[in-house]
Amino acid sequence: MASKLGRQNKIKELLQSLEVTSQEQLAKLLMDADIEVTQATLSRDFAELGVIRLSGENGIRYVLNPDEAGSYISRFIGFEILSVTNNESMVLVRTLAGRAQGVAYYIDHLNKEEILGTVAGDDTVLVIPNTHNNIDRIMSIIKELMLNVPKQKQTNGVQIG
Amino acid sequence: MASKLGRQNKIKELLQSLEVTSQEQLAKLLMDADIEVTQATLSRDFAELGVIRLSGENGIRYVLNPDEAGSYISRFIGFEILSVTNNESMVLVRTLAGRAQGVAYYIDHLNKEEILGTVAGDDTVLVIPNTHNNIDRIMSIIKELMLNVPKQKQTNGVQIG
DNA sequence: CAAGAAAATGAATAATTATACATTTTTCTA
DNA sequence: TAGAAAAATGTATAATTATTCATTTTCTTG
Repeated sequence: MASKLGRQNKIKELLQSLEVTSQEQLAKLLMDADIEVTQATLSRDFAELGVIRLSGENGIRYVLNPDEAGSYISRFIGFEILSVTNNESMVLVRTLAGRAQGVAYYIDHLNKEEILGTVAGDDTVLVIPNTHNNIDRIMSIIKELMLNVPKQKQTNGVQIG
Repeated sequence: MASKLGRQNKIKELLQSLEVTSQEQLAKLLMDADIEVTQATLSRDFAELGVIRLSGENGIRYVLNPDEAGSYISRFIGFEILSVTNNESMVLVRTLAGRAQGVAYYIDHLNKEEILGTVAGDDTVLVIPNTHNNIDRIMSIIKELMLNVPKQKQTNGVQIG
């Protein structure tokens, strides 16, 4: 994997799976994946990818911007959803630990009129229907999402998600 | 205005109203507001405020992170509430990202008998009525909150928002 | 395929930011 | 209020990142 596109995809993977605190560090991480690149190129990649630099209590960290992160992860939304149930007034989606916020965000942005909104905890998303009559329809929507899993993602051995 | 707090508030204002592309530039902008500060202090302020550095096509830019942007205007509950909807069993309030908890707290402490309680996620608050018959009344209560916006914000001449 | 254009990249370096250390200011406590 | 402790800040500088310029690679087009 030596192309620019391949490299940038790998960068996205690494940013999501590890704490990246400098471009030099990332260059070394890429080296482990047999991708040689200089800091200068990473600086350019970051600009192209819209990578965000956060500086906070724990020093500096580079992360994907939310849009990128969203689109990147969206292919795996089916992986993140474990089950769907409902009662008379709402639909309850169970997710992987810590992924409820992400799943809720994804569901919100489907912009389905049947869905008034969502509330997410750590591993549970409440989906509120605009009317109780649409609960079954929302169940179908979510179940369809669950089919949305990756065919085969080339990750060069690094597990993501 | 010379205190650290005052300076940081001014920094938030400036980040929201202007394109800030370097700490040195911001130092000069602050100078115009009679706030003298060195780049080193701004670097520390950015870490404390959680300021984000974006690098993209148009070069570099510093912006407030969404949470900070929210808490800055948190005194104005009306600003934080984006919309209100309902179905047959509850009322759903959509807020600025990250502000749902704050809005829910506010609504809870209205101590309205029509409101049994609230559940908040990141940008959504569920308001549970004591009885379905009161949903319309709760809608009115929330809509009234939305009018609760600031009369006049003293900004030392710099327009924000 | 060859010539030229465009894109990508590295090396070197300019520009910018983060931080160690010293000093000053503020806050706390007796 | 004196003295100690903590917080804030500036200076100087180390660390990091962005960019210029030169070179290489890739893509067109005849």
